[in-house]
Amino acid sequence: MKKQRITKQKEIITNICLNAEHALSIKDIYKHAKKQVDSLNLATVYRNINRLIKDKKIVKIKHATKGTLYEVHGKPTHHYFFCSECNETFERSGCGLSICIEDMKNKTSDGFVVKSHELYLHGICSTCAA
Amino acid sequence: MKKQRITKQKEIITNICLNAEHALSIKDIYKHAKKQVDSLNLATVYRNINRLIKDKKIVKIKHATKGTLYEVHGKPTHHYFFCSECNETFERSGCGLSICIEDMKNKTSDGFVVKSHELYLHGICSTCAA
DNA sequence: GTCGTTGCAAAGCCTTTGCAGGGAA
DNA sequence: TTCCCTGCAAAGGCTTTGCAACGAC
Repeated sequence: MKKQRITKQKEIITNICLNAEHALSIKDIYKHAKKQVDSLNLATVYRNINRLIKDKKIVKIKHATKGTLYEVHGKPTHHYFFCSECNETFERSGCGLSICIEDMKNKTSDGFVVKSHELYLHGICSTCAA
Repeated sequence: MKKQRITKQKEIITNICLNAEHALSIKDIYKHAKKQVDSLNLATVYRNINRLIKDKKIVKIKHATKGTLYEVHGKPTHHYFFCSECNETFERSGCGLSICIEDMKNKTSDGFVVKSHELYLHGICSTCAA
């Protein structure tokens, strides 16, 4: 295990990722971070992001139209809502689905072991529906 | 609306996609199709795939580690199971989750309209668990 | 001083696009 | 004959990598 050094770039990128309210794209992270360290390079963002993923601080998620997004690891539930109108991504809080998943675990006596889950919902958000 | 012409390439690619038992990658499709038309070009596969998507015959799905996959559109449920041991993808049949989603629709009186959903399960498949 | 990190440029994938020739209707 | 479709090559977007310089410790 290599010993990590603390650099300004790493600090900033880590903070942005860990304090984000929702999943971010590489460009989001790059833009925000560049405001604080103008010399910042995209490759550095990728390297730090990949280290955070390896360290299990964040996870990578992909969506057919939104591309690759990153968000903090270990959230209680992973429910994403994609609005087809405004093309925005929302994170929904738990809604009892975990119970269903638990239920599923018991039901599937076929030997499949469910460790975690992600639920992707597609539809129209409250703003666009109004 | 342009009138479409039937070509050998299009026929083969369409058949592979619509008769696939599980989601396929571009390379899967390309390999299988090339066996039947050796002159086949990757760009042609992409073009036909994109037409099938536009025609709502298939859908594009993405996964953080498995990349982009394509599968027939309109399956009753979309439940994917990713085994962390063998790295294989399985499609699970419905398991009552749709009921939960229905439930969720009613519960979320916040105006979000759920049109469809995909559920990604992560764990260990029966073979690897044995 | 050591050696992990960064910026830069180049390279590697995956996917799309322009173009000219080929083939379905 | 018409013009959609294909193969080919080039380009575009995203991500990774090699390398020399920089900087944390």
